[in-house]
Amino acid sequence: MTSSTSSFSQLSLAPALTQAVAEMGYEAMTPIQAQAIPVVLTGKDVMGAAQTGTGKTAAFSLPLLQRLLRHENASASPARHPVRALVLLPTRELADQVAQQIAQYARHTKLRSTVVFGGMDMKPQTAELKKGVEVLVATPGRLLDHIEAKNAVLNQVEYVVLDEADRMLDIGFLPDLQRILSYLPKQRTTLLFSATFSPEIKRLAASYLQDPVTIEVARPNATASTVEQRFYSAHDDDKRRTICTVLQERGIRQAFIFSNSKLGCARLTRALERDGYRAAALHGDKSQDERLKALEAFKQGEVDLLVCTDVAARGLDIKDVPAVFNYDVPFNAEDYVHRIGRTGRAGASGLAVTLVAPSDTRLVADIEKLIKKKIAVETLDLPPARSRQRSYAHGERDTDNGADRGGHFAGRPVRGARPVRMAPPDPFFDRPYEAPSVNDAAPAWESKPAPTSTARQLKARRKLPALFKPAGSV
DNA sequence: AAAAAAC
Repeated sequence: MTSSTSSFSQLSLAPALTQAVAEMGYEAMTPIQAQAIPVVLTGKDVMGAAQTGTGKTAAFSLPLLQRLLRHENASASPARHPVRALVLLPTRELADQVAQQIAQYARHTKLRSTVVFGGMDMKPQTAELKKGVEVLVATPGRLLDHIEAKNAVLNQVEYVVLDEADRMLDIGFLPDLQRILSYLPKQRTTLLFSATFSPEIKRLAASYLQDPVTIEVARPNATASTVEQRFYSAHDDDKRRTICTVLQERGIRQAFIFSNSKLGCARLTRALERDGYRAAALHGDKSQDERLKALEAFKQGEVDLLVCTDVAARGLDIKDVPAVFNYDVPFNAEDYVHRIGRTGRAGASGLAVTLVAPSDTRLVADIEKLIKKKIAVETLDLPPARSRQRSYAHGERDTDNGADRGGHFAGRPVRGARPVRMAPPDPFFDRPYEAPSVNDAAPAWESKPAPTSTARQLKARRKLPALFKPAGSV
């Protein structure tokens, strides 16, 4: 029951690794590390459940590097560097982050590592791959591109890590994963990490893991006890003001704000910027460059509010975020746990505020059921809306069209109400009058239809049951 | 209801 080792120095890791760990300031192991490292060192398959922020990356990468160091690849010619370990993740940011960590752990060794993910030029990635790497971190789509272009040869892979496996299945990566795994030698070690052990995950494990050791630390879906969770009722029109009020009352500077949609994310960011906040958006319609910049600016403290979709819900390791806001109640209760896991990390105290619209009651019930905790929906007293229209208004405003609150009535004059502002002089005067938008309608360049691939996703999902084969039936 | 990922 008690683990025999509790600090990294007690592990018999190679000096190069011990040194890197020490330089990074790590001493005590987290529970997942204490449990997983000895098992991974034996070379067994592992099925691990651990929350993000538990030190999962070190838990698999340190013993993995250790094994790569100790066991030379006999079949490889010394001049070449075949990929010996492959780590797959669901999002680009996660892949980047994990790759950086691995590079840190490996920096005193001769082992080389690199990362490939979409949204970036193929060429530099190809060049890195051609130079040869022992450890390759990737998102599935781009890895397949590289495999097909013969940039990556995976027939010497000894270890594969499927991280955030449940998320990868959610995204519909199963067919991609199956294709990638088909390129790997059968004789290998497979490590699978997942927030939950859903039936789908168990089936994936049954297909691709051999006699795995199951490791489960901290109850999955448990929320950190250091996080103060609050639910405030808020109509869409009041949501932004509620957030600003909480920020002010609590004296909070930095926070994550989660929105359920990319468009909502873009709009909210613009509105907050106009309110004078330093905000940045992080979602899938942003270029990869913008995504990385937004994250970095937030880390550096150049941006206070990071407005994001669930692309950022999982695993991003950002220290000391004092608060998380759910501008929208997440569709999946599980995502709630991941989102608020951005705060209250490593024993720090955190605040998680969820804005609940009247139509969200069912989603709230789902969350309460998952976290096994009742949370009262409170009403927050908001300061009166300040009228940003006043300077434009001619005469008293006798109607409330929600404009002040940036609501969805904004810019849409209430029938029978006097327009708030005269239409600007317009040579095309017969064009229908559009009230000035105090709403955050994204400019045309930002509201271009999302290049979704829902159709492909659905197709992939439809194929899903057929693609699942019981273990052993090739 | 939407989001995540390859061009």
